Amino acid sequence: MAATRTYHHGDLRRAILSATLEVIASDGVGAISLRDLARRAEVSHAAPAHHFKDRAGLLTAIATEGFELLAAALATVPAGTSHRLREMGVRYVEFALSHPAHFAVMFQPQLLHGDDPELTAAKELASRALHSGVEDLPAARRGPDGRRAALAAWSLAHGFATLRLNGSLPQLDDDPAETFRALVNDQRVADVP
Amino acid sequence: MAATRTYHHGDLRRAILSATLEVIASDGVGAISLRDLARRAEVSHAAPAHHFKDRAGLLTAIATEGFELLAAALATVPAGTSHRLREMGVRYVEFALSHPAHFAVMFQPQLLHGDDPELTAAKELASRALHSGVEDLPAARRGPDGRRAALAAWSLAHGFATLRLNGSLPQLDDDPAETFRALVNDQRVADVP
DNA sequence: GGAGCAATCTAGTCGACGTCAAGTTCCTGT
DNA sequence: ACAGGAACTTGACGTCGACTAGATTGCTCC
Repeated sequence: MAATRTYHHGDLRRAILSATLEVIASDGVGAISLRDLARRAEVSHAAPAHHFKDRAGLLTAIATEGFELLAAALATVPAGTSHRLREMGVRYVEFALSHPAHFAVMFQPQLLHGDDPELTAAKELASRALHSGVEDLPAARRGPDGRRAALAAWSLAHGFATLRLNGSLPQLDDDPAETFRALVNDQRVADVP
Repeated sequence: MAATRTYHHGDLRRAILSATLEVIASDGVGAISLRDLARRAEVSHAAPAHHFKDRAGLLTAIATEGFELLAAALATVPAGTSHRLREMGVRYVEFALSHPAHFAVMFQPQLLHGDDPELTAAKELASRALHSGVEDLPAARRGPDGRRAALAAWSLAHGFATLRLNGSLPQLDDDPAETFRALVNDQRVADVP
């Protein structure tokens, strides 16, 4: 289509979302400004509010998309895979590092509309995917309560991804997912043979 | 002392820092406003800037204080303690949960003046304290490179603390440090006897 | 004990922001 | 074709961070 200036943008919602992801990835969530996003889309300063209500609404949309993408990424580990939970940790880290802008928003409830139904649904989706990785753990490893195993795996992956994303691990090699895999293997290296 | 209104506040810097911690703990970093802090201290709107230069300067001071407190907390684990690294993880979690406002700022370089010498010094202090926990690990557990063991421990503690602080673990019992300890023990439960 | 001086705080201003209300243009369904 | 709603514009209000110039204070040093 030609660059005709019409009154309607066409797909402003998607354009704003994309621009938001770019800005967050390069300058952080704090740099997000609805007016700036409107300028980038060549639209009046109040146009974004029509699609997202307010700043928190925009970030809520990003977070929702993030949880959906995360759930999908975790689901790519087929059931019955050996070391399934371990592999899901790797997917978790890969997701965080390949979608830094989503990840930066997903776990900051202060910035979001916590009561948004789509957000909570997407969260639930990701939560189910994560816990499914615990089910086929050997009972000896699962501990008294299956939750603790999931919690440990989640903490390890989440901590590693977070530290990596905020620049706390500058000296690392260029394949963080592989580093994470080695990390988990180390944890197991002294296990019963 | 009586509530005499003097021109000089007395200890404005400390008053602003305290108020900042309160606001962050209750409403998050995004709710911090220099003008609001000035109002709370009953001082003109530009007064805080003299002590902290700008918003990032204020948060940098908080982060610096946080790293110093963290280093001190980690140092309370005496050298030669059995399971020393494990115990330092517990201290890490305890620090994060008892100083949520500091912790919320410490790992957000986008909000800070990364080149601040006091900040980098405090960071280095905490980093040294953390790595000292790896030194007396049994060689079999330390892995090929001592760094990986430190990284795994750091990731686990950081991830657990982060998830707990952002409300991702609502169903937990009321002693998260003990939960974390149990978590780490689970990790080892299947080890060689 | 007082002059000078730096630290501290006030007051005013600027541009940018989020949000709201009201208006305008376009599209869709009937 | 036309009503009605969705998409966007325009204008305005209050708040914010940052900057500047100037007022006030209290410490230091002679």
